[in-house]
Formats: sequence, C-alpha cells, structure tokens
Amino acid sequence: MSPPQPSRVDPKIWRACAGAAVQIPKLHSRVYYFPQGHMEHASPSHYLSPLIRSLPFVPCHVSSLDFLADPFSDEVFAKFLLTPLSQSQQQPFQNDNKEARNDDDDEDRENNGVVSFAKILTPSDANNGGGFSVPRFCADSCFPPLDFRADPPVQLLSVADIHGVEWRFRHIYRGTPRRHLFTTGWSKFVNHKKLVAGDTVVFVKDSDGSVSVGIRRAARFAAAIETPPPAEREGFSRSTTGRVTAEAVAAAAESAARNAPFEVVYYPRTGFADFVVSAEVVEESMKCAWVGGMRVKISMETEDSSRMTWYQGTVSSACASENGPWRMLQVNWDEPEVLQNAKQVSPWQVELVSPPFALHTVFSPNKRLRADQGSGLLSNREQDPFFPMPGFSNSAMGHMTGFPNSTVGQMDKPLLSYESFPAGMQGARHDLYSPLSFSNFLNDNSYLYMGSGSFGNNPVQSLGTVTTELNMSSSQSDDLSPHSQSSFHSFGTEFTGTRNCDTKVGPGSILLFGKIIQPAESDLHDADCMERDGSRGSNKLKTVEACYFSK
Amino acid sequence: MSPPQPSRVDPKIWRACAGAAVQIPKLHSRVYYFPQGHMEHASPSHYLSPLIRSLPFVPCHVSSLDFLADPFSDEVFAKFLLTPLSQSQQQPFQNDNKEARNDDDDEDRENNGVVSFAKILTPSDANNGGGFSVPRFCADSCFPPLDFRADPPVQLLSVADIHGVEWRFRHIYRGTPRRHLFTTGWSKFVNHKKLVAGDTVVFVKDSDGSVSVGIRRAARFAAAIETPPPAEREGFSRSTTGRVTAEAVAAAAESAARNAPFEVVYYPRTGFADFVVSAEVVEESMKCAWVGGMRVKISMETEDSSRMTWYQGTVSSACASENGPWRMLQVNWDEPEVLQNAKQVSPWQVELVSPPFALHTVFSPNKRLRADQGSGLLSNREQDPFFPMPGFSNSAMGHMTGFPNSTVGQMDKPLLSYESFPAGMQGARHDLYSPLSFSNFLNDNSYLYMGSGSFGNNPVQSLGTVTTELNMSSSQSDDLSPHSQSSFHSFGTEFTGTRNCDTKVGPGSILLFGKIIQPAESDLHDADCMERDGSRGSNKLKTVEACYFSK
DNA sequence: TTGTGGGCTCCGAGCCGACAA
DNA sequence: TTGTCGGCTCGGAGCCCACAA
Repeated sequence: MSPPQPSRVDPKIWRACAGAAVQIPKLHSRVYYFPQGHMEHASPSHYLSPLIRSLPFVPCHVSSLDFLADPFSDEVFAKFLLTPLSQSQQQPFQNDNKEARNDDDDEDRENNGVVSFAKILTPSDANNGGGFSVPRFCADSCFPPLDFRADPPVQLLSVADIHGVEWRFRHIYRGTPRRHLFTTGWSKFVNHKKLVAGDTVVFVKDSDGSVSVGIRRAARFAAAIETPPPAEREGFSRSTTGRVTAEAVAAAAESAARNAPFEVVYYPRTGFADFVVSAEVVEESMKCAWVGGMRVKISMETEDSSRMTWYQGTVSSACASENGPWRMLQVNWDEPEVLQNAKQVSPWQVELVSPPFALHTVFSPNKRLRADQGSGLLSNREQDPFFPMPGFSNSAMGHMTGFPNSTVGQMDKPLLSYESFPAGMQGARHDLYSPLSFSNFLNDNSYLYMGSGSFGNNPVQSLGTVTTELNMSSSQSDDLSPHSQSSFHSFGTEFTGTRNCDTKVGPGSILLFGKIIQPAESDLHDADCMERDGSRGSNKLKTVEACYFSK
Repeated sequence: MSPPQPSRVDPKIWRACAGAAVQIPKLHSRVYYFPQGHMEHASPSHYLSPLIRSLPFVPCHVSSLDFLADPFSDEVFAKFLLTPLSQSQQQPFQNDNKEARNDDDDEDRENNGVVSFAKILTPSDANNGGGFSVPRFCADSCFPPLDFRADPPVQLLSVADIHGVEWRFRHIYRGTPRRHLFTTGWSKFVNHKKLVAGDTVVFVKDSDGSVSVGIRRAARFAAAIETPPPAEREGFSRSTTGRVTAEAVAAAAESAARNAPFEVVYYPRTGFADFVVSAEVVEESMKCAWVGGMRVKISMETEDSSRMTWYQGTVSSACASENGPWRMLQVNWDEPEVLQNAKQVSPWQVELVSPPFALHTVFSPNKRLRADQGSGLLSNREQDPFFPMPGFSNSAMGHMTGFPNSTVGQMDKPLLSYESFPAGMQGARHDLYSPLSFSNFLNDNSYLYMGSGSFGNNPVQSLGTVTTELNMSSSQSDDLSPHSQSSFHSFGTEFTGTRNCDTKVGPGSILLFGKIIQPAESDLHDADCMERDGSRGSNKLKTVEACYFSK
C-alpha cells in the first residue's frame, strides 16, 4: 500500500506543497540554526533547557538536505544534516553572495515551468460523497484544457500524490452558471487521505504537463487525533507538535554544543518560523539598528496561498534579553487579529517600512495594500505611502546598535510620536550574544556601521527595486474557461518591497521570503504566448524567478 | 482504536484460540528448546547456522510465560523467557512427574467451564455484506439459548474479541429449513478483521456465559499481503514466517550457547511443530528405541478443529544425523497427501502403534480409524487392529538404542517385512548429542533400558487406558435447537491412544498432544444434566479434563 | 465565481427464503 | 445441517441544478 518510509520528493513539487513562504536554505550553504525556534516546533510550552538557552544560534553548514513527505499524512518536510562551523570555517560575507547567486540559478531551474494552486477545502469539498469545486483559475492554470465544444466538457484527470501514487478525478465543467468540478474519484481521495474541511490541497503542474496533488493539513485539531507512534498509523497526528520531539531538539542542541553534526527535521507550518535560516539573510537583517518605534511589515501568504500580502506594524521593543536575535522584535501589528503568532518576530522575518520619523506620514490602516484589492495593481509604487525615500533609508542605519537608551534617544526619540517604550527595552547589554556572537561572526565594520559607506565596499550590483512580471489570464481565450465574468485575473507576487536598512540589494539577497520585488504597471494579454511555450502558467514561483532574470 | 501493544490474554481463551493441538509447557517447568524448530518458524529455507547446528537442543527452565495476542491480526502467540539449565540444575525424573501432576490440576482449573467452537469461514461467511452460518452445535454450545417461541427467534449477541473489544452480532434462527445465522454486525466484523474465506473464527463461552471470538488466519496466502514491519500495519502479514525472524532465532541460540536467559515467541500454526517442549514429554519419547519399520500414528486436529484424528504411517528412517532428536523420524504416512508437513517428525509427536513384528497383523489402510466415522465409536478398543498387546509392548523396549546396525538387526530385522532401510540410517554415532547429551541428561538406566524392570521403579500410578467421557447433545431438549434431524451429535476427543514404548502412563504424562485417551462405550443422554451444572458443554478441552478426574 | 442545499439516481450492503449438497 | 444463489429492500454515495453570496 502506501510506503512506510518517507518519500523523497521532487524539490519543485516540494516547494509548491510547502508554500512560497517557506524558504529552505541551499545544500552546502551557510545557515544559522536556532534551537529555540526548533523547540517551538516541539513544545507548545516553549520550555528552554539551560543548554538551549546557552545556544541562541549556531552557525552551520548544510551538509545534507532531503526533501521528504510523510507517508501517512502526505505532508512535506525537510531533513537537514547540519555541521556546526568553527570560526575559521566561516566564510567572508562576499563569498556568501557569490554562492547565493549560484543557488538562485539552481532554484530558477528547479522551479522552471512549475505551476501550482492551493485551495483550502470547504465543507462541501470535504463532504463524504461530495465533489470538489475547482476554482476557475486552478483549472485554467494547472489542468489540461477541456474541450468546450463538448456538452458538458469533461475529462479524466490523472493526478499523482506526493508519493507518486496516481489518483483519477473526473473533471467536468457544468452547472448554471458553469463551473469546474471534480466528481468521480474525488470522494475516494478525500476518504483515503482523511481530508477535512480546512485542509489544503495543492495542485502542481510540472513543465511536462503532469499534474500532482499535495496536502497541507489544518492544524486546528491539535491533540485530537493523536496516535501513538510508531506502530499503527491508521490515523495520524494533526498536532502541530509531536513530529518534532523535545528530545530531538535537546539531542540536536547537545550535538551543536559539541560542534558535532546533527540532524534536524523541519515541517513547514504557517505560524511557525523557520529555525534554519540562510546565514546571509540573518546577517543582513542584523546589520540594522533595530529600535522600538520602527515601522515594519511582514509578508504572509493569502489564505488561498496564491499570493502574498504585507501586514504592517510598529516595533514596540527590540530587546533580545538573552535569547539572541530569535524573536527579538516585539511588534504591535496594525491588524493583530490576523497575526496572532507573530507578536514576537525575528529581524529577518520583517522589513523596515520607513525610518521612524516617517511615522509623521499620514497612514491609514485601511489603505494597507492587499494584493486582492485589484485597484492597487497598476500604480502600487505611487500609491504606497511607505515607498522608500532613498536619503532616509541610508541615514536610518547610521547608528550603532539596536539597544535602547544610549542610542535610541539621540536621533529617533525626538522624531517619534510614541510617548513611551516598553520596559523590556531597558537594560539590554552589548555582550548579549556570547559565546557565539554575531559581532565575532561578522566583521565589526559591517555589523556596527552599515551606512552609505559600506555600500561602496559591496561588489554586488545594486538593485534597489525589482520589477515583477505580471501575467494576466485572459478569459476570452478559447483554451481557458469561457464566459468569464471578469476579464482579468491578477496573480503572482504582488506587493511593495523595500529595503531600508541596507542599500545592498541584489539577486543574491533573498531577504525574508526572498521577495524584494515590486510590481510594475502591466496589462499584457499573453495567454496565447504562454500556451505556446508550454509554461502557460504564471504561478507565483515562476513569476518570482522570471522577475529576477527578466531584469 | 486497537491497541498497538500485544494484548495479554486469559489462558483459557488463549488455549481455545490456539487449538487443542497446541501444548504450551507450564511456567517454571523444565523444557527443551529446539533452535532448529524455532528456525522453521522463521525461515522457509531452514538454513541452519553453525551455531544452531551445534545446539540440537537446549534444556531450559520456563522463567516467564505470557499468553498474548497480536494487536493487528488477533492471532494468539506465546512469549517464553527460557533460562538454560546447567546439569546440576536438571531435576531428577520423578520430581518432574510431581510437578506435572500439580500443573494438571492448574490446567484443569483454568479450562473449567470453557466451551469453544471453531469454524473455518466459507466464501459465503466471508462475503462482503453477507452473514455467517452458525453451525447448530456452535449455537447450542456457545451462545445463550434463543427464545424459540418467538418468530423468528432472534437475539443480540455481545461478543468480545481477543483484546476485549465488544462486537455485536444479530443472532437469528430462520430460513427453511431453520438455521442459525449472524446478520447485522457480522459484516462489519469481517471487514474490520480483514477475514477471508479459509480463516477460522473460534467462539469461546467462558464459565460465566460470556462469549469471546478469536481468529486463526489461514496460511495460504503466504507472501501475498506482506507488509514491512513495524510501521503501517493497515494490513498484516499472512505469511507463516515473518513474525519470527531469523535474527531472533540466531539471537536466542546465541544466548542459549552462553547459558544466558533468552526470549522466544511462539505462534501456533498448524503444520509447524512446537519448538519448546515439555522435558518430560521429550524424555519419555526418547526412551524408545526408534528404528525403521515401526508403525506410528500422529494425532491431528480435524478440519473443523472440534476433534482429533489419528493418521498412521511407517517409520522409514530413524537417523538423527547431527540434528539431535528434532525430526529424527522419517515417516511414510499411509495418507501422505494430508500430512505434507509431517514427513519428518520428532519422536514426541508420534506414538508407536505396535512393535515392528506386529506388522504381520492384517492391516488395511481403509480401516484407519477416523473420529468422524461414527461407526467406530462404540467399540474402538475391540476394532482397533493396533491396540497394544501388553506383552509385546514391553518387550519391544528391551533394546538398547534407536541407532542402527549394531542393534536393529538382532531382533527386529528378521521380523520386518521391509526389504531395505534407507541409507540415511547408516552411520549414526552414539556420541551424537554432544555437548548436551540426552544420555547425560537422563540417568543411563532409564535411557538405555526401559523394559518391564523400569516399571517397578516408577512411583507413578500406572494408568494404561483412560476412559473418555462422551457427551451427547440431545436435539429433543427444548433449550437447544429444535427440529434436529439427527438425534445424536458426537464430539470431544475420540481416538484410540496407546503407549507402547513405556508402561508408565499417568495423569502427569501428557504425551504428544496430551491425549492418552481411549473412548469407552457410552450413550448417555445428559443434556439436561449439563445444562444444570452450567458447563453444558462438552468441548474438547473440558472433555479431556473430565476424563482425567472421572478416573 | 463558487459554496451550499436539496433532489434524484443508482449501486451495493445486507436480509431473506429456495434449493441442494 | 448448512453452503450458495438470486431476489428484494433500503440507505447512502454520488451527480446534478438552483440559488445565493
């Protein structure tokens, strides 16, 4: 039946199933491992042993990396073999960039031609004996075109799950008004995979036209369907914890403390931060002098996973206590209800929106850009009140530390309209990150002073803004769904990306979620063209890659 | 759901599920462990490592004994902890008898009041959506009586599986002609337990009237539905091997060689011989001078597990080569087609029918007694052509060894009508059983000479023939199924048992399958009586016990 | 565009007696 | 006595459109 061993998964498919928000460092790249972040995947109580407390971060080399899928739940996960790096092995900053650029080439090749679409199952989708409402865009972009001369148009789709097992779905276009549906075969799939409303299915079309389906389980049922491992896995755990045990984390930390290679398993989960992060990304973010009052934004997947949305907030505290940089930023989000799990974030998760004194700019939370607000599409750059003002962005970094009192007051305080800083910001010390200190790891110059002066030392091409290629699917095209009510469908990664802390922004700088991207004006109708070259597709990943290389 | 750990099972229920042919030595008793026999359960190729070859048998003490059930297949199995015995710990023969007699008391108490019935599932029984044809005798003996005034008589039976999980079956008595059926609930059971035609269900009524159901899986599908242990046991192995691994056998043998305690797991399987055998049983059988030409019989369960049948054959070779006593007898069975797996047997599996010169007696294979040939019931003793002739049986044992040439020729050869002995009988040596030799283990006297002289040394009461109590179920009784076509139903253990090698036959001497029993004439109609004392029942086990104590 | 509800169909699970071995 | 067959029923799986968000 289904394989008892985790399946090895094509990285293209894996990335589509994990979601675009997941950034997996490259094999043989340099990373930071955060034991605390690891523990968050294991223990909801976040209990930190003294050992883990003494290891706020561990510089490592990714010695092996497997993209795997759970044989029971179909969920994807990654297995890293991390080798702690001694100081002598730590590469200079520039080398990283070179590596990263190569990796980008790799990644582009990996994702070339892959189109994916994720849908959260509705109760109707998950009903026993029911069918599946295929979103029009999913059908148009991921499935072979129907013959709309037939009445009704219908085809038998063969779709491979993450293990390569084929499932057959009857894909029909019917009803009034017409819509795409899966009928025969769908219920069998739902039952066999034990899908419930709230779970997500991800359809992936590879460059050869073959279609795969992945699954992301909803985390809502936590400890409900718990089963004792390892035997008898008729059911599987829906818990967000449990796959990663506190013991495994302790073992990893213990090895890390001995500078011995260790294995970590990472299950992508919305709401959980990556705990193995590209060294460049971390170091980049740590060059910034994080202080309270800064306006930051964080990118999140939209509910349907097809786009990214920015949410904004204000840093209330940049106090790291003894935890190192992990979740050192406390942020009051403008919409706290949608960011329950992100009250404390790590610097590399967010981007600075504007220097503190830019808070004077008129800001209405209601005007926060959402990609699904189509009106913002054509002129995001002009409409974005947080678009960087070049002179400010550099001067904001001319300060020494992210720690309060001694530095915050001098320039920022007078400019801030906030009356008070949280008490937690008081009393942080400069020797916080021992024994493994970021200031040891980076050269002091780049760590402490990243003003405009550092820009000239950076050999990497400056690329302040990257233009996103926007693909529009035309409903008038015969090979797509006819009778579309709206002529345009926007998709891809749409947001305003700015990098205020550092002017060094280039192809190698995958920051946050790798999207330092700004949509430009575009209304091309190139469905025919896409059809010809076989990519057709316009999924988010492809869009991102095309962006880098069309530049 | 179902427990992932093996369930501990009531020994009464366990024995009923394992079948009466299975003899499990008692806790704290002395046994022989046969690594070769163990290996037969693991590897069909019967490959024997040099270590195992060097250990033809290991005298052990049963230090712990668990009666367990597989959580997935419901099959019962036993787990022994065996402690190898040094020579100084080996008990004299007489003590064993005393222990054995006590054990018999225990066993009788354990099985008191337990009634069981086994049925091999027909295709109709195992059909999805179908019901279960309850044999009349099963309904009458194992289930609470129906109210036959109702039309139709019907009840809801609550039946516990081997793990204690309750299953509910609608038990109805209907159809023309009337018969007992399970309808509602049966199909669910079949599907959940993945029963197929050929599997056996065993219904067990305990003394308190509660009903249990056990399962014996057919072995026919061997390597078909193989699943890789230990994870993902939606299916389970129907292989006869696989539960016991060659590695486990090697580990046991390795411990045994070091005189260290070791664990063995035993799955009862028809066609596979027990490899942990009561020391007394083994030693008893080894006192005989086994030679080719001897007529032997072996007891087998009838297909429906409700009775035992004797099959006869002629020893063609008694050469043990270097394997010790394990399967040292090569037997040409009169009906080889029904005894495929028993061409080579161990001495304790068979009983001598007559001394070699008794072959002159007129013998027709067609007259072999079968318990289901009712005509043999009333006068087995007189009709049995192989009934022992006391004078002969003792004199047959006045010979020194079971090994050929030097001894065989003297008395036996002239009396045998067989022209030739297999070549394998040549060349066996007396020092065969080193380092652990039976002749070391037993005192030389009892081993080499077991003529009539040894009888007087035996303190145990002589009991040459034991009478079986025969229970007859009367169909006229109102509380049983009405309208029975035949007035009598015979059941219980019906055969002729003789012990020719040794006159010492007593309550403690459970030989072969523990049935040294001879049916006597009986036609009692005691259904009412049985009903009153609550035992009602007359299952095979109870019959055997009653036999011992009615004497 | 797509989620949900209700109606309808159809298949198979499940119960039955007839019949025969 | 009991295994199997075919008929029948009934419930639910599964497909459809209407309607509404």
